[in-house]
Amino acid sequence: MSTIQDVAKLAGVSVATVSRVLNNSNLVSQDTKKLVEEAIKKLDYQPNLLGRNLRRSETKMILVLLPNISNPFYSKVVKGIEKVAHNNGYNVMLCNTDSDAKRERMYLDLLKNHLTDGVIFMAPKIEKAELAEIGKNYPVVQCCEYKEGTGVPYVSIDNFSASYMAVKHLIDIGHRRIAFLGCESKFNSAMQRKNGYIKALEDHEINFDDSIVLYGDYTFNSGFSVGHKLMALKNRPTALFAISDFMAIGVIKAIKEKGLKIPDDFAVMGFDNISFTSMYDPMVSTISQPRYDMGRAAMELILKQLQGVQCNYEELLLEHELIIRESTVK
Amino acid sequence: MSTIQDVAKLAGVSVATVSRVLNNSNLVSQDTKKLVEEAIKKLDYQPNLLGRNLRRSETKMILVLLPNISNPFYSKVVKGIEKVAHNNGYNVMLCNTDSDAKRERMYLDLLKNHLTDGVIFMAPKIEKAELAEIGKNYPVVQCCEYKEGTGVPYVSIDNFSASYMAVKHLIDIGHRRIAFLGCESKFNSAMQRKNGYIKALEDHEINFDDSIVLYGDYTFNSGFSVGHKLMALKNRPTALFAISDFMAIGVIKAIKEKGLKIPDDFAVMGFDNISFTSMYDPMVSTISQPRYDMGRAAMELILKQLQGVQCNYEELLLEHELIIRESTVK
DNA sequence: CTTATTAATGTAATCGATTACATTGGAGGA
DNA sequence: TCCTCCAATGTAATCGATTACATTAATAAG
Repeated sequence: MSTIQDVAKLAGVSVATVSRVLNNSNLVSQDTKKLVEEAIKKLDYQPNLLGRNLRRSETKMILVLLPNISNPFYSKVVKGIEKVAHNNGYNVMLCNTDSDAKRERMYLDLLKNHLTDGVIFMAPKIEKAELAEIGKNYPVVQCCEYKEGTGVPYVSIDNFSASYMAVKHLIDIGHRRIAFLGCESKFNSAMQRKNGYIKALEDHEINFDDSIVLYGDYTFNSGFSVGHKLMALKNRPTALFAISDFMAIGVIKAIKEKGLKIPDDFAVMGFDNISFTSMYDPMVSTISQPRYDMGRAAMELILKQLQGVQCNYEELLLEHELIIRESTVK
Repeated sequence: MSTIQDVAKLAGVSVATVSRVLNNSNLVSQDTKKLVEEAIKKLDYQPNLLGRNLRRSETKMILVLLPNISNPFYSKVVKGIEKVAHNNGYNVMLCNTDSDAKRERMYLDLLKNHLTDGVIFMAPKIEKAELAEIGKNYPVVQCCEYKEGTGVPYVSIDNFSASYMAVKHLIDIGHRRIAFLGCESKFNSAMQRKNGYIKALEDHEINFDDSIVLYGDYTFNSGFSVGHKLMALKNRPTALFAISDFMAIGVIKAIKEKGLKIPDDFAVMGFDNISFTSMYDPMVSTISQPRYDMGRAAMELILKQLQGVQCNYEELLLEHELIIRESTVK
């Protein structure tokens, strides 16, 4: 493994000159530049970035914390982040937090130890105060899920109106008794989606009925068991809006097992538009988030912070979209 | 941001002593140790690992190259890798290669630039010679998909016998005309799974029929279109074995659209046991790979190489399992 | 009481780059 | 011809840790 010293020696110049060539300084004559480049090629020299990083006190590396890489929702967001990162000479380090604050803290040490230049949280679990503190000292952005009032900017969608749009769709196609499947999590999105549901009912003069407001944990299994509970009710709803596609699919599976036809006997709306929704039978109506663009926007916000530009807003909401498929209309 | 110098000054000792405390050297008296620890706490000091890494010429970071984080197959493998890595003081950097050799090379620069200590390939796309070359110079392991004869060890399953087992299951439940849905990729696994299919037919005196050997690209869509082609055949098979669950699900969807009942009219086997297989309707029979253990084994192989132990075998095959669900039997 | 040994600590080199500052030599102006 | 200026290059400090080697002081051995 050769170093900048070896290159300098072989080219017959000083290390400063080699460094200048490496960094495209215009303070090197064409002749010496050629000389150095030949030496680099001959030695198959690759700079040791540990040296550079130490000197420059930066790593060109961004940490992305996601609850779980197995969640297909995040893959496109990550693609967007990577796109912008690579265009700007940054690399991305993806890490599974398992939605565990302890693991988040473990990874945040990479920031404090100077091994990454910034962090993008996909769904922060650490306390608000902690997040605010980190945001004060390092470039940080939240993307998708977020905590408000921390001073750490976030990229997301308007979950309230997305949810409203979903429920209104169910109303528009004739449903009046619509169940809601949410999550009792601390995530803002869960609360906002519930509020959107309530408002849509209200605006269409449908009474809110607590007995058909149910909760799961975002997974297929929780949706599946809620689906069975639903079928056991005496005054059965005719439709359901779930705040995650996995739960919606779980409900659908349970309902089909009971012999009901979807969407004729029962309509289901999901949320997120994961790829599985268009593979399922029936294909699932849902809300699509502009995931790729959200990733890009988040990375751009990090870049701004790295350039020392302080972001003067905390919230950046992108446009969502209603996707109508077989689970709500024929 | 305080440095080791600041801590030394505050504690009234030299930087060497602080460093010794940081590294649990037993050459420090209890009293000074306490002094230093107090200074560290007071300053909220976190060592700058760029300095340490440069000096030690290691990063305690492992690069994991996967085709795409959205492929649910890999998530458990990654969990296994992370488990072993964390237990040994390593961090894991996940990177999307999009199955593109160029992107792989880009990430491999992180190795050459000393920013990671080793690499685990989930499905290498670079040339055999390139892989061999890298394996000569750095700790490298292949996991899941692999290239043979490169000197780079790999962790996988016996794809031939797994495939044999899958096809034998279809034969055992009475099928004699069994289609195969493979991939014309360079991956060994695709070829081996085809060979397992052929051997299973042979051993049970079923003629191999080229007209029901079809190809896709591992995706749902390719399975879906093959499913439709299949239904158009005059001498229709009664079962199909697909070498990926996504393709199997695509086939099932197409077949259901044609009004056939699964498994009564047609049986389908997949491969990988991704979580969707047990959410689908019908639930899909498949082959399960010990993904978590494969990840653990791969990381353990890397650790061995990092400790300078040369691995004297190239191949490590773990046990697979046949999972029988609704898509083959009632 | 002197010397050898060792535990505890300090000094300074080191990892491999970048970069402030110093130096050199040649072009151009007076 | 001499001086100024600047392009091109070199020297050495620097980033923040680790660690080989030096030093000190205390203890044990003779």
